[in-house]
Amino acid sequence: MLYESLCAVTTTPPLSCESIALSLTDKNQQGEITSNLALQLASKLGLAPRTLATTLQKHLQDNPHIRTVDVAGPGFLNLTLTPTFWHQQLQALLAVKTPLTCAIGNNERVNLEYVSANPTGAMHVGHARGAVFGDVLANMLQASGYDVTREYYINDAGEQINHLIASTLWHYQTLAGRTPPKPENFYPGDEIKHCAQDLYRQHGKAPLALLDQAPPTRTQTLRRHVTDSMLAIIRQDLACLRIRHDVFSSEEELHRSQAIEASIDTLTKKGLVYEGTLPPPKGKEDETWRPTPTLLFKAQQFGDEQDRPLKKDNATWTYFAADIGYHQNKLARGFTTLMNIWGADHSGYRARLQGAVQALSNGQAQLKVLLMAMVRLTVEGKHVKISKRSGNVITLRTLVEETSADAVRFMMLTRRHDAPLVFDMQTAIQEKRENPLFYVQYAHARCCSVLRQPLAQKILAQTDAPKSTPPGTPPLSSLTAEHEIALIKVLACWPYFFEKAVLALEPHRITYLLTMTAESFHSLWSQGKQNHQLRFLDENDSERTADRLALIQATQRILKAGLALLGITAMDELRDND
RNA sequence: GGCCCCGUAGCUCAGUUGGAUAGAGCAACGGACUUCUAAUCCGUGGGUCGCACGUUCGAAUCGUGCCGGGGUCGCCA
Repeated sequence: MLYESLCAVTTTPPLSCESIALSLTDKNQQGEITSNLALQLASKLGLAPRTLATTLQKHLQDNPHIRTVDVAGPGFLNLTLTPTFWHQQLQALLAVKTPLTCAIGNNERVNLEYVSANPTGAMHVGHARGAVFGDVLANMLQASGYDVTREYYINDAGEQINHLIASTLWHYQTLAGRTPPKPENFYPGDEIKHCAQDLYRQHGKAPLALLDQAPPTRTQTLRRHVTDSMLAIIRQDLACLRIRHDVFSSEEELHRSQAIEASIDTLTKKGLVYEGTLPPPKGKEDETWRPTPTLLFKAQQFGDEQDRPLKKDNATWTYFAADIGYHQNKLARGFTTLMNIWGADHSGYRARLQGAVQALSNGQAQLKVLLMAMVRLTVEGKHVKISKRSGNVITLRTLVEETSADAVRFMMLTRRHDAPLVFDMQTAIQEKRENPLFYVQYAHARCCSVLRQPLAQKILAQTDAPKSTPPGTPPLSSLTAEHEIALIKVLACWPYFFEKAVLALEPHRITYLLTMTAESFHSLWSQGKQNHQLRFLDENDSERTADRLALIQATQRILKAGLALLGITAMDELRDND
């Protein structure tokens, strides 16, 4: 809204300025709002930046919201706005029912695929990051008017599942009193053992009947049982982080329904599939490499480094082929924007799938791939190795149990998705400034604490009823202290920054803004300790108190709404009253 | 070796998509509780934004080349 009002004022020169970005508030002495508008427009208009800035300055001076306009440096416009302007921003904020929403989505259907961990056991710490990221991004998109479907792709076909099935069968046979040789690629982990035990129990009366089944039938039975029980574990893990999906899609289903054939067929008709041989990997010696002709997708046409195989040597479809079928399926369901959240180890896979989506949709749909960088866990500052081989895997569940779902959700979003993240177990649960979630919750609790006071209740009851402000005085006009205005600015910028965060697909900006808001509020709070004039509640001045309560209400609502986007419930009270 | 991501204070990281004198937290030091919750706040010190060119009024941000870290490189998913 700052943005718009400024644009409206500056459209006086003969050029639209929609595409020109303004920079917002800065806390130093260069005005409250600074704009590089003149610098940007000057070259287009063929004017010197400073002369353009000066003409703009003359127009802007007439604006009643603007107190001072300065031209500085090469042609910056530094504006100082009237307190009334900020009061109006605050009022506008209080007038909206749901503070953090916008309408940029236009009901566009977005398919957001995240987690999609292989159903091979419990989820670990790395999965948690992608899970939280996807979940919060979905929240943000929904709040912005997108029609979001949260999706999970179950990799229940392929070799890994075959290993799982073989391992389960081995456990099963052992339970039945037999001593079969351990299969190759035996899958360690208690989950498989439990899985076999469950199955044994179900077949209690005639456990050996399963072993007597013909191998294809037996495999089918085992497959369903294994994937079901692994998926149950995953769903529980996700549930303890309060993460949900709307749709679970099965890879196996794609194989069964001939969906893969159909999609490859589509690509073949477009002339993008051929039988060929790939060159050997460059710069890497591999004696086992043999040139083998296979079915290839022309990924190079879409910017990939090379064409990519669709069939394995054993004539079954590759994972890529199945994924093409899957994304064809997404497109068929009417999605034009697809977003996939992957671990950074899949970066080499991005170009080929984007190519496939482009080909399948004739360039009508786009696939955005967001790669999650690694998570490192520390305990008391020391790194905990997360390695599957050492069996030292910290599971998602352990992490949540030792901290909390709220802590994991917040901490996982304190960094950009493509930057590595260090998660410190102590910090996540500490009730200290350096735990940002606590810091934000504390600010919210403090807001609630003030609003709970009898005096506050009394004044709120008065202002809620008739309009008690005397006519002629603008509302909220008593909020003039530096720290009060500073807090209003932070609050007023939220809608703008929220929108930017959505467009950038960057949930971490929400945690950052929450921390900034809490900081500004805590700072204002402490002012009241130095200077009692700045305390929120003053029984001798109900006007000022009412205005300050409005500011606190706005702060409280923004904090609550921001936390809600993160899937975290704001706390009204933090201290135990024992 | 090819490709992708990253490199910002001693440590962990932001930096509003090209703006002015680059910001937080932790760690160090010094202050503020007759309270609307001091679980907080205020202040001080701390920088060749990996290096070098280039693009322009202007670069942590964009381009190219190096250096360093991580990931990945047909028949794993």
